Amino acid sequence: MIYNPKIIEAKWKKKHKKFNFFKINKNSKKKFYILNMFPYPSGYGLHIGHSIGYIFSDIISKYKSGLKFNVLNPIGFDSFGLPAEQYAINTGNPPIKIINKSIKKYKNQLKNLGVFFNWKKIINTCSSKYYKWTQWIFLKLFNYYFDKKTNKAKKIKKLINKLKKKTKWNKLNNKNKEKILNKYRLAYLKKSYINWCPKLNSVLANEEVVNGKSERGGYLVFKKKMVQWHLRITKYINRLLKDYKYLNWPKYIKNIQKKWIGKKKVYFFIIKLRNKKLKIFVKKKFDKIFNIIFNFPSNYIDFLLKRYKNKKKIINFINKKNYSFKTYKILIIFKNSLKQSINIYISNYYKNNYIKNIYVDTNNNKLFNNIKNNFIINLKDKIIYNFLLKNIYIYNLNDLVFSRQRYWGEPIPIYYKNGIPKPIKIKYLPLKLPFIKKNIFLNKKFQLNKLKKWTWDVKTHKITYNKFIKKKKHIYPLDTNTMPSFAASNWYYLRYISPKYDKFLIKKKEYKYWKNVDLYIGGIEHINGHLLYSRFCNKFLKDINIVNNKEPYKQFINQGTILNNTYSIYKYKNRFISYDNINKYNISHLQKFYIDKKYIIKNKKLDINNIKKNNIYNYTFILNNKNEFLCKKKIEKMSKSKFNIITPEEIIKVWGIDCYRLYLIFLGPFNKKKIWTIDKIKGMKRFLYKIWNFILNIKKYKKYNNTYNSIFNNYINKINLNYKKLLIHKNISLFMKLLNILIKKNISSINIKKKFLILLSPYIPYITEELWYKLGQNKSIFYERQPIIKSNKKEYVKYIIMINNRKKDIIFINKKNNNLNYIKLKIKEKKYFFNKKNFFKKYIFIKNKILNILILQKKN
RNA sequence: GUCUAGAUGGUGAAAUAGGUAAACACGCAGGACUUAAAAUCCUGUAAUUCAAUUCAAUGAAUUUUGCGGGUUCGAUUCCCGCUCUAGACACCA
Repeated sequence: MIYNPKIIEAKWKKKHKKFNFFKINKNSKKKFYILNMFPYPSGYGLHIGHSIGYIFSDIISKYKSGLKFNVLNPIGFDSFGLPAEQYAINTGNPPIKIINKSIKKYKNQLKNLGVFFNWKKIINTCSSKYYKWTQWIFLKLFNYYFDKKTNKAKKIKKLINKLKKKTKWNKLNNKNKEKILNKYRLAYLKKSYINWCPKLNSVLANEEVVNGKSERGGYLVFKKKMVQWHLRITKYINRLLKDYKYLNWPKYIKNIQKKWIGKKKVYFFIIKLRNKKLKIFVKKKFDKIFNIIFNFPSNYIDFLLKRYKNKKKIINFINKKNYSFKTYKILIIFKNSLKQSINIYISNYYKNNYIKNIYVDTNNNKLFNNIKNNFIINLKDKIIYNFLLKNIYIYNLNDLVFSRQRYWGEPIPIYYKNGIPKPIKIKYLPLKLPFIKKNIFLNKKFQLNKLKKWTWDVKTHKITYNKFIKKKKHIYPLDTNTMPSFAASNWYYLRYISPKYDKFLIKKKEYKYWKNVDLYIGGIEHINGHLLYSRFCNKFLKDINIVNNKEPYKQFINQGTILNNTYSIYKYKNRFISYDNINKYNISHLQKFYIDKKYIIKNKKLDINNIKKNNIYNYTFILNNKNEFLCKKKIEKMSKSKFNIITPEEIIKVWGIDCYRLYLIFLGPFNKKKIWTIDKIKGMKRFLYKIWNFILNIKKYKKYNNTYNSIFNNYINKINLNYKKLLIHKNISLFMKLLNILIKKNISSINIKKKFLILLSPYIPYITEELWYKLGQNKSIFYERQPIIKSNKKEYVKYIIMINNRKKDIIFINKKNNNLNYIKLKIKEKKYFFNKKNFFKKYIFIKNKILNILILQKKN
């Protein structure tokens, strides 16, 4: 019988459909909630980089299940967001259609990885059954404020009672009342900047802006102020910082987040400029200032050259980095000329890098020019001495902007009664996102403010037509914004526990069992976004008694990104320039385009004919002097837009699922970045064949012998230790070593074979199931217990003998004689020792490890 | 620019309370089997130098974990300073 992965994998995929891996054993109280960050179902499907995380969590959960834990390993889809909307603009299809199609594709791909997900617990954030509770949380945030004394969220009604006692609350009109409450609400309205493109007449995401111009059309983009919903995360900063002690996260991950929160003690002083007072923040108590700089996007000013203490050094520094000292200037634009606080500052140091962070108020172009001309201060001439410094705490983290001017997101369940925001009553949630017909999207950005039916009837509690507003008094306009993508991911880990429960966002009974996530797996790019926001959300939910745990994710491991080669070409005006000639052109005018690898002939050479044939770019290509056109080759993160994606299917098709799983894990440590290569997969295939042949070729029946047992136990110990440390890639080497030993010693004990298969089963489910079945077993291998060795007594101690720090020998000493004198006796007659009899010796003896003999030549 | 991580043979990598550097694989070279190829199996494989060679068995020294320093009997591991690479940077998810 020859190992044929295609047949075996197809067979067991079918059988596993009926296999309830996640069946809960009520006798066991041990639970293990393992979670992967859920995917965004993009139309392109998942690539290798995603699948490695699912395979990792699958191996861990199969192992934990083998230790008789009840395991929860769910999957869902984070389906609101920009890409679906962009796809809709390109094709004219409504986003929901695309998303459903993509989810289907994803499900198929996920089911083709040998991964056991709890499919009964699937969630989808764009379904109204899910976002009902996202809206519910938003309304709670709206109706709560942060009480400084208790350090907790409390109902806004309590605040009103307090205000009634202290102030003349009742005499205020509703608008003024709301103005005050807005300062306290955890979800509140405030003006902040957005990217505004007048030509497209729409708001753009950062991603849609390239070098200050819109990605589609290349029109100028400006920063414009708009009233937006914000979440008051800053009130929770002290708690977020304090609770790191409960988190079993890698230190550097915590540090990234801590730095992002960026709590700092700073000093500030006030200077006068042309009758305007400016408050300027500095990090340290300096007594001189040479230059002041904004550290974007935070709201304080930093010293650029804090490490240099005198002016000469600054000048040297500037010369070194090719900055001209002449243009060493600051430009200040006022956020609001009445309030006179600084908002913007540009220096030439930032050059092109920071253009995207400069805010320009387009409503006020004249003001902009005025300021530009009048407020350029050359600090070369103005050194400010001796001013008063006061200190305060500032944070890098700002409150979260919660409004998005897009269609494809959760509608914000708020209507405006005479301009005052009012929540829709909870029992009338969800406020459903209206379905939009096909043709409306084509080539247009669609937003809720273009709807004809988007007002709220307070009597019927239903959405109704805008035209009724003037006629009837009980109809009010709804908020036309939607929520950002993090709104859904903030709390999704709770929904998995009871995804079908209608009455509340969690079923308390089930929550009490599963609680928070034991092991969370995801990309490092989410640390400052999702991971921070969902910690904040969890703390709020704890304040309002929905959850009991301080933190949502006990342990976190970040998944290393998979990188692959990218090829790009550069355009200058209407010509493409070969990469080796690029220095001749002004970098800021060059436009970069990624190229598919199939258009690369050799190394970096571009196949221009092929490109022209396929009508990809209709511009002239300027060749180099060898008559070639070279691209830029770089190693970058896998992404569809960079044409460097590898999909699991193309590998599985050739090698099979087991082989693919084994190889991905074997590539290296899970949390380190990896550059993609396929070269080494052959070794995995060989290993699978070896296993197959070892298990099935029952040649001679050797009696099961104790020494093999101890070797085996030793390996089992190591394997379990690696699981504990989450270094599961190392186990594959151990499996290989173990198999090599078993084959060499010609072992054919059925018990050993069985144990070996159980050890392998989390990694390679299909081949082990098949062999398990072939060994005459009826039940699935995943019902078996993973072997654990309780104690492993060793009789001998290994010593490394070194002379002058060089290894000379390895000796084994019985535990009874574990001392220096005995070892000395033992090595006395050895050549390396005997030779140097007459020299002075110094012994460095480390018990159970090493004997280092330093031999020094005697001076006459 | 700010922040974070990383750098070990031809390649992926292994080795952490500081103690055998290169396990396990890939590749390559040589051999076995085969008409041939594939597959499989066996042997060798960090570098340099020296010794030894009829057969057999090899033996010894030095260097080496991106670069330059430091601490230590001993550093891939700890400290300081560089270089390079990748990632994040608030409306991508």
